[in-house]
Amino acid sequence: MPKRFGVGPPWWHGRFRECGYRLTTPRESILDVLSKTSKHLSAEDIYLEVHNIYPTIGLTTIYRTLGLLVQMGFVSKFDFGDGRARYELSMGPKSVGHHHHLVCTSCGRVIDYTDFIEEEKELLSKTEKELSKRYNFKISNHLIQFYGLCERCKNKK
Amino acid sequence: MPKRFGVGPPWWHGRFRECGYRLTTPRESILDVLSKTSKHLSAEDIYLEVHNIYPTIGLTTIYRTLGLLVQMGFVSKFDFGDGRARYELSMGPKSVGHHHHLVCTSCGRVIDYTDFIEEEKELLSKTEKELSKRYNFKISNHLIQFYGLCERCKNKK
DNA sequence: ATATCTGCAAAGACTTTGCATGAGA
DNA sequence: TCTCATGCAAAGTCTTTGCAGATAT
Repeated sequence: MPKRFGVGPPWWHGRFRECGYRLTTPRESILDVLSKTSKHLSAEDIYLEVHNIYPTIGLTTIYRTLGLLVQMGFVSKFDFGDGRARYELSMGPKSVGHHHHLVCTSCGRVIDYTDFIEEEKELLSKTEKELSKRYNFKISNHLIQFYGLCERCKNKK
Repeated sequence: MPKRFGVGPPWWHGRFRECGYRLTTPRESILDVLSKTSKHLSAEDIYLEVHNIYPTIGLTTIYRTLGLLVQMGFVSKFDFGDGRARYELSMGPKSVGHHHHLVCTSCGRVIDYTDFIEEEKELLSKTEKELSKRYNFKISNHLIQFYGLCERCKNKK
C-alpha cells in the first residue's frame, strides 16, 4: 500500500532521528535535489543546485552530507571513470528503482537500463546468498556496469 | 592448444607493434609485474615493484603506460572506493581468468571469486547481446562487484 | 544548554601535463 | 634519422580536515 506522499513530514525524517542525526536545511535540500532527478549528479552538480536556493551552503557540507547519506544507505555512489564520483538516491518513493548502468568509454555518457533486470535480480540474489555463505561476508550492495561505445561514438570511428 | 610459454618473445610483443607502439623497458617491466601477481596493485604499488629493478623509471611513466594498457585491453582498472585505482591483467596466459570482486566496505579487503561464474557468464553474455541491440552500444567490458562486511569486520560490530 | 553541524580556508591525495632529453625501429 | 617515449617538476582536480561560530533538539 503506498504511503501518502506530500503530506506530513518526508519519509526520511524518522531515519535521521533514529540514527541520532539532526535534521538540517542542507541535509533536507540535498535529499530534495536528489529525489527530484534521475540524473547521475556529481558533488558539484548538487552543490550548484542547492546553491540556487540556499547560497550559504558550502561544498564541504555537500561532501559531508553525501558521505553520511551513503553510509545510511539512502544514496549510492558511483564511479564512471571520469575522476569524479556520482550520486543517486538508492531508496525512497521517488527512486527509479533497481537499475544498472551502461557507460560509454569515449564520451562518458551513461544510460540507465532496467531491461532483463528480473532475471539479473534472481541470479544476483542467489549469488549473494552463496557468496555470503562461502566467504562469510555480509553483502549489502552490488555494482554492475557495462562499458563500451555508445551509438554516436561507435559511428565516429 | 596451449602456446609454448617461456620461449620466444612474450605474447604481447606483436600486439604492441600492430598498434604502432614501441617496446620499451618500462612497458615490459610493468607487464611483467602485473603478470606475476594476482593482487590488485595500485599505480604506486607497481611503481615500487618496478623501481626495485629499474630505479630510473618514474611514476609518470607508470601512469602513462597503465593508461595505454587499459586502452589496449591488456589491463583492467578498478575502483574499490579507497580513492586510488587498482590494476589487473585482463588477458594473457597467466591471467587469473574471469572473476569478480567482493569488497569489504569497512577494511577495504578485496576477495576475488570465481564461483558461480559459469551461470553468470551465461547471463552476462545474453544481457550484453540484448543491451547492445537495444541501445546500439558496442559493449566491450563489464564490472561486477559486491560490497559488504568481511568476516573480521562483521564480527567486530 | 550542549552536542552536533556548518562554512571557510587550507591541506591532502591521486593523477595529469609541459617540456627538454633519451631511445626504439 | 626521426618519431615516439620518458623523467622531472609543476600543476590540476576532486575530496578531506581543522577550527571557530552557528544550529537543532
